[in-house]
Amino acid sequence: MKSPSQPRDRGIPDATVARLPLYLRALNGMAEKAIATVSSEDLAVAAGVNSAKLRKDLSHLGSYGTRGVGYDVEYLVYQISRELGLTQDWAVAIVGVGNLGRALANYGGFVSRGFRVAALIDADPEVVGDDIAGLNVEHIDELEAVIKRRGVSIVVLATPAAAAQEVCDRVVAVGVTSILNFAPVVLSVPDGVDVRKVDLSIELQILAFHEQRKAGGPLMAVDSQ
Amino acid sequence: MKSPSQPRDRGIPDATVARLPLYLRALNGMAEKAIATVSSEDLAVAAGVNSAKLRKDLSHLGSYGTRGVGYDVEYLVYQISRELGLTQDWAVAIVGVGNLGRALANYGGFVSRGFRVAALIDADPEVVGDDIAGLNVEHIDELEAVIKRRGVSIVVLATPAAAAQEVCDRVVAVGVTSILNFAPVVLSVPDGVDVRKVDLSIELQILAFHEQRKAGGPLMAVDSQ
DNA sequence: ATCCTTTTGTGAACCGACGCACAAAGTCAG
DNA sequence: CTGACTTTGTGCGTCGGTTCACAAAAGGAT
Repeated sequence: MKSPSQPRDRGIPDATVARLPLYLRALNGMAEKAIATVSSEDLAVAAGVNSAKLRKDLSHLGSYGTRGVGYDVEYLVYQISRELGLTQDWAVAIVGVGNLGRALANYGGFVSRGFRVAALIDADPEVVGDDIAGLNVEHIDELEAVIKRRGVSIVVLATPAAAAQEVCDRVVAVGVTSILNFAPVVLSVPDGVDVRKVDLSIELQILAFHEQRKAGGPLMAVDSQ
Repeated sequence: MKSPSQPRDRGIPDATVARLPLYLRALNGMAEKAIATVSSEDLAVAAGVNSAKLRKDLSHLGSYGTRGVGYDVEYLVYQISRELGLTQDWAVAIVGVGNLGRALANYGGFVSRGFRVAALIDADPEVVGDDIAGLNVEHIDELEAVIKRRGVSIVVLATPAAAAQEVCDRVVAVGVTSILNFAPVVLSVPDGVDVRKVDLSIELQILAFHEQRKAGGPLMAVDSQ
């Protein structure tokens, strides 16, 4: 007995949330190809996951499939988008306009999904004032003012490691609770603030570990048949 | 009864491997500050993890601590580095020299930890021949030749989504088994090939989900006290 | 040499996630 | 309307990871 008007649960597992964007991308690809309906099996293949897992994930949002048929692509795109909060417009500020910050500012994948780069901020007087991706780079002194004025709710940190914690403290102080951190440091934040970390060198190190294993690990006596 | 010469296990949990680079970074920071010895508690704080987890992680590598004292910083740096395969030099090729590829090529964090950008490759005749970060950009036609000649074992994909699978197939065909993929596609590879994915827009979407929850989810009747 | 303090390494309980396998629910043909 | 077929949604066993809590080990002081 579930109320159809409130089908989804307050608590969607983190593992599920992390996969929803994957499903969404696969679904968008199908919508472009004018595919109207898709089975969990086909969608699972496109997203690179197990089909039972996919069905369980989707069941957390509600009961949006039709047995014997599958899922309506457009409808599912809408439901997932809404669940992820992509039906609204998110203003993002990028702090740190070095190589990476510049790349992020120009990255098309942001705009395409409800995200809008609303501000570029840097400390270097050399870059401040420059136009990048159609935006004027503003000075770090304006950080708090810009965040408030533009209604920024998500901050991307692309600063050097040494500056990240300080910038983080400042944006948290003006009420930002969602941070995407590219700086190679562990940020400490108060409860209620979400930090997600992307660390290029860590990913490479994990690859190196496995690569080394394949090649015959450290001190490994390879079963050299 | 464990042989002291072969303390480490063949199977280190994936979750542990993913954290080793974190410990390594924290330890390097301590080494720079001339800290000789560190307890699991202090190191855990620096790495942002639970201390019991840290101890269990390290115990998978061997028994490198001293009860009542802690861990020798330099020794632990060496052991983790060796386990991760960072004592050897890894040649990395970056395919796709757009904004992101350029940023990666200039990113200092690679070189610092045993990784060396050995080749830049692109398909656009406009970029081929350019010098970026001291390297000459080579044409995609040379992909296989360059990989073999330079001994590249890890490939970073920073191409547009549409090109990623094809490039992936080609590098796998010449024997590459470690790929770091920045393109927003699910790559399909044969068994034995490791693919790690970094997806900027997915990270933002996950943040948006939580941000929306905090603000009062979709259709949410906020307990507006 | 013995006791006291500190800190490691790990046994064991707990928790969430995964995937199998199946009943329930819907479609479609005749 | 009925029956065969398809595909969803989920109960349940399993597994890997996290955390607590403690015994074992090391060092230093007396």
